[in-house]
Amino acid sequence: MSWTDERVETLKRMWGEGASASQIAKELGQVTRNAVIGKVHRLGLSNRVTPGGERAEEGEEALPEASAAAPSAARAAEPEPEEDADDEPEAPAQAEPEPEPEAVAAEAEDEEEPEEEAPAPFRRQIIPAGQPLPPQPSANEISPEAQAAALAVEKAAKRLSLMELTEKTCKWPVGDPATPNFWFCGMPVQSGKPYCEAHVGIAFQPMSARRDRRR
DNA sequence: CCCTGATTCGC
DNA sequence: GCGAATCAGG
Repeated sequence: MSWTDERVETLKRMWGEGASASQIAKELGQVTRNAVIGKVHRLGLSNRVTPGGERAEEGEEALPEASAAAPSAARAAEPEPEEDADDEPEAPAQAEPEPEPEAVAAEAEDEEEPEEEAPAPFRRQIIPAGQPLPPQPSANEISPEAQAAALAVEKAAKRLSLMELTEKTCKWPVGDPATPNFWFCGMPVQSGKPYCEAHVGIAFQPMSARRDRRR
């Protein structure tokens, strides 16, 4: 297989949409993720936008000590004539609205985007992007027994980060995602379930139990 | 061990 | 130009 215009176009589009190299490779077929990454670099469309608006590469040492041979040299020019020591303006403008980091089927199509958020003037709540969290039942839907069990487990939880989750670790989130004090349970899962025994007890309840508890 | 992108270098 | 191998990291 070769990089036909069409395949390159697909590559550019998906990369721009935030798809990973392996996802693109799977979509294209007949190529590995390495091939995709290599092509991405050759096309010079590395350095994807980062949420913080920061440069993707920010080294501590910025010496004129570049690589010997002329590399791809696809680094974006820096339009920074001067720097302000202590200036804290708004976040750098972002051209793109940052597409959803989703990787659903290619044919998926959002039909209607609801309205934008309310015009709360000075409220600037940070909503962490990411996958939808597991259900967080309101207190009145949790049985006292299950709640107590979960509380006990959370005190002994492994407190894993997102990247540390596996098929064998409980994925129950604890705390506020917008806070450093956020972690996942991480206890051994009940086989086949995404959660440990205690959290399965909260996540999966008989409909009748929920109905009876609801006001 | 799963995954990610980055880089190198023989082809 | 291409991409496997390798590297570096979450």
